Amino acid sequence: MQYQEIAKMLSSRGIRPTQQRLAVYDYLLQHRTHPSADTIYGALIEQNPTFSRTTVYNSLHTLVQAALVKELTMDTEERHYDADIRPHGHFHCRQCGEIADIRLDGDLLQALRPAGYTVQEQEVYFSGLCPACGEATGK
Amino acid sequence: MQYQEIAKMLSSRGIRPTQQRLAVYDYLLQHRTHPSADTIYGALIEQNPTFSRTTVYNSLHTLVQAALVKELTMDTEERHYDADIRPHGHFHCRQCGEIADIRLDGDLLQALRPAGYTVQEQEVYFSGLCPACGEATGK
DNA sequence: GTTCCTGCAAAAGCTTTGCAGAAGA
DNA sequence: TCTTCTGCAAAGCTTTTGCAGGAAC
Repeated sequence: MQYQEIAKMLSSRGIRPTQQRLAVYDYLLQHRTHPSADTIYGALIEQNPTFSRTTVYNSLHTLVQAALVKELTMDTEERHYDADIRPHGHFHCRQCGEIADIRLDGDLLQALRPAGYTVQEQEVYFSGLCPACGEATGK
Repeated sequence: MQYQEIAKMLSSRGIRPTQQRLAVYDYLLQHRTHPSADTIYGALIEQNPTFSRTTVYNSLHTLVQAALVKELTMDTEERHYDADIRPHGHFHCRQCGEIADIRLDGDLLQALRPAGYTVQEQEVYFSGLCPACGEATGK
């Protein structure tokens, strides 16, 4: 996606398309690795040495509130962010530490929902060994 | 459960059944409200004024490692703990803040698991409005 | 020209660490 | 007696807050 398009997308949601917000959102769109705020900061400070951590947090909050980005809470140490807002699960590998996307059947997800509750968000997290690490460890 | 039984359960897992660990585990067994470390600390300091936060954290880590207690990560502010280690989901109400247990169909949970991955843990979180708050807000 | 945003410094809040004394086996 | 645990104080880390200068419209 071009910066121009991203800018329009932000504007249409009432968010001022500042350089910094564009940079944060663009980073998330291009890096589907569910980075933490600090990872994003580390990458952006290289492009722009005056970039601040506060701005990363500000931008992320704005994007999350606009429902353009999702906040993942599976890691107790720090929060991770995902520009893919479609319903899907995440797998955290305890060996290599990577967080992978897991495609989930929509009907199954629906079937899990508890009766009587008004569900606004739904998260499915797995942890264990990813295929690569599982083989390396002899499963 | 009697303190004696809890003590035996800890011993059988190689954990010294100290007064403090018994108190923390007993609190979790009796209060199925998924308390935070600080909530547990607040309750135990009343019984024993010398109880320390460090000890609550130490005990919780020990219990989690022994797989007697589960750590919930759905709240980004603080960690919550659950003495019910059977597979089940959790619902966080954005209105009243309570965390409720959600019974989940074991077959559905199994069906969600991604092929190729070695799943050691699985979490299902919901958030939104609980039945009581949903009605109060007119759904 | 206004309004909103950025970014520095400092604070806040939960959790961890180091270590001396105490408790458990 | 020897090992392990507790609890105080201090530090660590991520995230938040306050506010003056700056950018966007």
